[in-house]
Amino acid sequence: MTTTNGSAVPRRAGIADVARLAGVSVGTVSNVLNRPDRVTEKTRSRVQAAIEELSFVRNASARQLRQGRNRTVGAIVLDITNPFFTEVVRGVEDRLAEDEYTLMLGSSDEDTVREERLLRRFEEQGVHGLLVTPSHTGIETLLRMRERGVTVVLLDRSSPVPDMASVAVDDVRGAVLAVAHLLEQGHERIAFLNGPLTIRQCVDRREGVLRALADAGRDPESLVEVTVESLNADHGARAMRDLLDGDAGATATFCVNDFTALGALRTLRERGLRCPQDMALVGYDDVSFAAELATPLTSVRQPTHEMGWRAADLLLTSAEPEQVLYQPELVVRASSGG
Amino acid sequence: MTTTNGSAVPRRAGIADVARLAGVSVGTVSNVLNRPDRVTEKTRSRVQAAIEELSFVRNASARQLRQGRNRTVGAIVLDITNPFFTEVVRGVEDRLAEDEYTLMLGSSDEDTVREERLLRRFEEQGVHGLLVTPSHTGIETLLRMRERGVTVVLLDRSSPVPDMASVAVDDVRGAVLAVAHLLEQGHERIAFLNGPLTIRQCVDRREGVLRALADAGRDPESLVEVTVESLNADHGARAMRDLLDGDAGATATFCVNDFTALGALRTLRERGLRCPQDMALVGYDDVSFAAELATPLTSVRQPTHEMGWRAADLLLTSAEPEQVLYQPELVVRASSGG
DNA sequence: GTGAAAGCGCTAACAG
DNA sequence: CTGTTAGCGCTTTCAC
Repeated sequence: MTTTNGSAVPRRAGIADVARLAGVSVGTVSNVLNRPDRVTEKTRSRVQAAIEELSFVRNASARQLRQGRNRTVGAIVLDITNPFFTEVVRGVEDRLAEDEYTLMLGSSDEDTVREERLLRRFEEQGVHGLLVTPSHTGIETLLRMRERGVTVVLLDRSSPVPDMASVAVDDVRGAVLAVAHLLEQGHERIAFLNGPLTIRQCVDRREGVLRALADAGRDPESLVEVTVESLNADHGARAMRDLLDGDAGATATFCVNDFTALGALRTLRERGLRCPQDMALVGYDDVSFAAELATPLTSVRQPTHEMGWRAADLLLTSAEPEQVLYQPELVVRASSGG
Repeated sequence: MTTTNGSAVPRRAGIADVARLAGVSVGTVSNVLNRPDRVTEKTRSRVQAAIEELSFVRNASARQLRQGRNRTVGAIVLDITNPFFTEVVRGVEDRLAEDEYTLMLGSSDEDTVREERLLRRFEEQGVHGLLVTPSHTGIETLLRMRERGVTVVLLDRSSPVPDMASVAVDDVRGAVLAVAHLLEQGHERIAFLNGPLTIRQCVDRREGVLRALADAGRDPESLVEVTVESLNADHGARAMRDLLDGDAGATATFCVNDFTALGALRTLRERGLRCPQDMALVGYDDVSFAAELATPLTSVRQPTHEMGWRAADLLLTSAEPEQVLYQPELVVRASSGG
């Protein structure tokens, strides 16, 4: 049975329905939608009326299939719950909105499986491009995706290869600022609550810590390193407990991020220790509430919103893969005795 | 010129290429992809090899176009930068991941234009469903979308009509808890830093405030209301300044959310006033850092992650539109003198 | 300025 | 178990 026309089921209206109602061809409707200038004012308004009438909504799948491209961008961050990423994502969103692009979002949780699944799914969706904070995924997967036509911009991670775009912030420098500051305050023995070295930031910040020590002529052995599994407050609290129990004699602690520092602060309070007198603290990220904590937290600020905005901008406009490296800034507050 | 086969341009591999390389038909490849059990082990592995070889990635547009449906869910929140929504979104994401759905995200910024644009775009994308925190958009737009086959679940807003699903938390009750608590602490004159009454939460919380007052037999006129334009720390700080300058004699302030309270706290500190002695404070949302502030903040906790999870779950599994209403919980800390 | 028709890449009957 | 084939809804030449 050929569906010549017939009284159709109450299905979603298509371009053909609009054409029929407006008494024009589908081609004309398509023109109204995509190149309104090529259509007479009169025809256009008639078509528009039909569109309203049927509350027609374009089918992006069909459109994309035909056009090949897509107005969607995928972003994969480590954890959307982390304010750092939240602000970056907001920057991304704001830039995408300017060009009417849609954001698809996923948190990888630093989990390779989850990350690769997201990558695959986004690619299937035919995203125009991808903004990724790779956790463990080698760059290879991303390079391969690029070969298949997906623009990739690394987020919060500088590219190891010259032909891939990236927007990052100099983490080594950030850590140098933090530790140099603590050394200037006269601290002799510094602890570093760091995350797993599978995370680039952790590696870089560690390098910065060591560099600051070296620059000041200190013995790298004087550094007390404690590893947290995950960069959140609970693990930070636990790490600070371990540190104190270890009795390593540190008088200042540099935390790999503010959440870790938040946890550390909690432990100090629980143990009745004062910050900065008994233990100075420096965090990283300068999250919104850093200034409002029980002890306002010294932290390293990064231009989060700007980073996201820029990354999306590179994705949408840049022909040549560009590598942007922002410089962090130390914000001194009470927790470091400044 | 018919493209019989020919040495194609280095274009992305399609199902046909895979079929050719594996020496089977496209139907078989499709079967391997979608119903592997209907294919011989041998054929399957041959096809799999071809897929690897060509690094074939399914084209979701084509797939969706054919299937009609889509494994994508759109979510529109007021502002992804707000931890409340961040956590809700994370819950959504976690539930979606279980069923291999992808999340499309947008912040409406309480801006009707932005919100409607997002709605339209998501619908065009053919999302399976939509999770929306409507700001000003009337329910009508959403009802119309539902008629066109998009499942809609209201997020953080209970449905005004019985046949639309929603996941919300009892905001009236939350405000009652907060204010009743302050009254119990002996405060006679209470201030309420509220946002614009165009936001549902603000309306509901205001109702709760008035109810608590009434329940305690207080004169509703004793309430000092200050309006903040936007629910962030800066506006909160300004509002507290106005409040203090107004000299209304309030000894306790209920803030419509924690960020507003954060700002209020900042102002108190700037003016050398102590919290809770000079001004008690209660916030709303119980964001992660509420407990770690200079003065740990009493706040109303909502099951954010759970709400997001549940909303996504309703979207994916529920036949009947269900309306879930969670109960908030007051978490008493130092800022209210508890 | 408008219409007719050929696919985009895939899935799902159905035939073999 | 595998192959053939007809569209999904839209855009886009190419005629008119």
